[in-house]
Amino acid sequence: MARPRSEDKRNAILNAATQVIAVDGVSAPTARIAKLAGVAEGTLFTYFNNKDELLNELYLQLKSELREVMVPDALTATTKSAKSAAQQAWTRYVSWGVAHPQKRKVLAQLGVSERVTEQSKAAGMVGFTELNAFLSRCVGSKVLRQQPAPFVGSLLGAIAETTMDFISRDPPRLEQYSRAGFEAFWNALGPK
Amino acid sequence: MARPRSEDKRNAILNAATQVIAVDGVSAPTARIAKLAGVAEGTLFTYFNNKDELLNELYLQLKSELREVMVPDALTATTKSAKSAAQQAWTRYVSWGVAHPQKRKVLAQLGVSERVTEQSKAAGMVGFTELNAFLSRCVGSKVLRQQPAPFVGSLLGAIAETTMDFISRDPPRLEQYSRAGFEAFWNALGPK
Amino acid sequence: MARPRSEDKRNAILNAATQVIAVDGVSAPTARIAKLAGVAEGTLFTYFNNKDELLNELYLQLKSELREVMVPDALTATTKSAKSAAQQAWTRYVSWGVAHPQKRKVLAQLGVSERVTEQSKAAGMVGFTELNAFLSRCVGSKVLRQQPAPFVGSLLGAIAETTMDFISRDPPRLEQYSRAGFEAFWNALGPK
Amino acid sequence: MARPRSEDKRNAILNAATQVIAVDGVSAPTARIAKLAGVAEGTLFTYFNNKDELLNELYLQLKSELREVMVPDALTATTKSAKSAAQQAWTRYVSWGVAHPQKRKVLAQLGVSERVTEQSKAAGMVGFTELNAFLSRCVGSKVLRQQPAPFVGSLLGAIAETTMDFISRDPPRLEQYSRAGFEAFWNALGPK
DNA sequence: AATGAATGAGAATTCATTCAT
DNA sequence: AATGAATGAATTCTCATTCAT
Repeated sequence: MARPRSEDKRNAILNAATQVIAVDGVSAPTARIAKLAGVAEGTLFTYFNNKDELLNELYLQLKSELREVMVPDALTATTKSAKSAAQQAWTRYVSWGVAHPQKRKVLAQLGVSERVTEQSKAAGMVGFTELNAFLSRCVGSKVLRQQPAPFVGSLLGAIAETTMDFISRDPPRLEQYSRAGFEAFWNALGPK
Repeated sequence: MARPRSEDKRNAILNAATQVIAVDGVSAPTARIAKLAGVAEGTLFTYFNNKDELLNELYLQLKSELREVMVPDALTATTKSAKSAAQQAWTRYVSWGVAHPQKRKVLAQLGVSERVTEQSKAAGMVGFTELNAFLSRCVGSKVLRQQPAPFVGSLLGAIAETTMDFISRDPPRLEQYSRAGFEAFWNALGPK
Repeated sequence: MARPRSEDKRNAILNAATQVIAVDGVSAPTARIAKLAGVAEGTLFTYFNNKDELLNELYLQLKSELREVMVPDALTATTKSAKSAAQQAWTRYVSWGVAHPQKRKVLAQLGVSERVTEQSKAAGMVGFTELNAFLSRCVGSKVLRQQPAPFVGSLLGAIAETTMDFISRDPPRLEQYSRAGFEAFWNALGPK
Repeated sequence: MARPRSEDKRNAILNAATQVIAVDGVSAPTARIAKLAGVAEGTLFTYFNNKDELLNELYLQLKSELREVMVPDALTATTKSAKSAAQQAWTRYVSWGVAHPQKRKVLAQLGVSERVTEQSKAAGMVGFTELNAFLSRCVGSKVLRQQPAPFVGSLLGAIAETTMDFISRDPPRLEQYSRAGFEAFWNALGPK
């Protein structure tokens, strides 16, 4: 009940949750999560009031991690061309997704789960506003420039996820798929 | 001689499952499904040996329904240009998705659920082979023609889903999003 | 509900019950029994009003079969000595038990089951009255002649069952155990 | 640090199981057992992983209790004659059985139950090895000395159980039956 | 009479959460 | 604060029995 202190323990729980949920889904028991995190069953509830809160915080944390991966200082640097800046974000996304398949899977599960609130989903998108705006600026297309900025961002996300699905089934072709996926995205924006 | 097993009842259960799972997720109780289907709790288990089997069959049924929606005789008609044939499949997909948001949601949930077997997922894709092959043929792009046919199909699926997400949040712009989404997909295939 | 006619079917059910209960215990489902008997689930209930009735009738039938095995016309024949007459009954019992381990096992289970009524148990003993009386007459012992006839009969049963337990674990020594068991029983009656 | 698992509670469950199973058989619901034990339904499963485990442990516990009753220091005392030592074990057995009819009944039910594993049954016999060996040494009989030690022990058990069955139906004759039963057993071993 | 689908009252677990230690 | 035993509501599935065919 009282506010806990150990940030380490909190992270251990979040990490354990990722591992366990990746395997057993959102219905994975909190007891299993606690055990893997190396804390007692009850301790989990001093860090998160209940399972739903844990789920929502995990969602937010993963979203935020992904954003940090994708949006470093790269975009601020105006030196780069729009395309190469976009490509850098893409590459970082794909690398992260390939390196952390469990986080990716859990994000997918939480993203469609009824236990993650609309509020959390909205909050999860906030961090991407800047990125979306940047991507939107890249669009010279007649077609896409009229759509809201988040649409372009979501498109990138969707295409990247598809790309990673194929990579995960055929890891040696990582490079090939990654390049093809990005070109598809870039083309999708339309001709200048 | 005894009462024959009723296809209607089976469908009622499958439909009820869709409704209930759309709201409560995969963990929706079988009792609720049975009740909505208008059968006794136990009856559900004469049609499906257990909940997992129900889930897998539901997944397969929805996949198959979607395929039937997308691949009518349209593709056989050679009169049409590749683009307009693809557009027809797209439009049918989006119309179906918009008309059946619950089915769409359930498909998304089952697609990432650990309770739907790899086997079911593989079986679910089989029906799309023909469609994927067609789409693949549409590709004149230097970039995408080297990728496997399913990649193109998955791309269409991913972009369409993203499109429908935006439509569902802003229904009046259905036309606008649908058109933009298709153009994005078509452009993604690359220049001729 | 109506009285059935096929005695064959009734026996098939009783036999199937024996097989199934020997393996799965008294809690074996009626559906399994019906299936093995080659009749429909519901048909079982036209031959027996409910499972308890089936269980009680099975108990009675097995008891009666055992009695018929043990008490042929042998005992009437006065030509034989008491010991050899008793031995004959013993041998028949053991042979039957060894030949029908499932029946023996089921009898043991039903004998301690709360679902077989006291009434059935009492009825099951009736058939053995004659045999018990005979055995009692064999007793010249100071010790045992004062006990009720059923005590002697039960003693024989208990020793025979023990004997068969050992035979079933070591079949080649059938003869050895059977002889030793009978001698033990005969000695148990006491010196003349 | 947390509440330690309570041996008392475990025993309460075991005792409750005995009471309930004596009346309703092995299929007695765990909910009833828990209630009688004064614990929540779920608590039963923190002490026993599942019902079968409870059943097996109960079997083992009762067997072990019986052994402790029968094999005190009596057998070590060489002062006594073989017969009076055997008689002491017999008397202790019968007294225990008469004093604890429920335990006796449950032991009988578990002994023939398919839910008690062969392993448990074997483990249950181990404790009687010493007693069996002793009884075997008592045998001067031509007949029984050639049989394995457990045979003699089982014989004692079978005769004692039969004896107790008669006592339970006619308690006033406890002494009479007990004496007769023991003489029968002693005689069964054969003449010296 | 025979069939087997339909029923719904259990039965054994499971599990988020609480609370004694 | 941390622990893990205790709780009991909820869940899946079973099964004797009924009943439409």
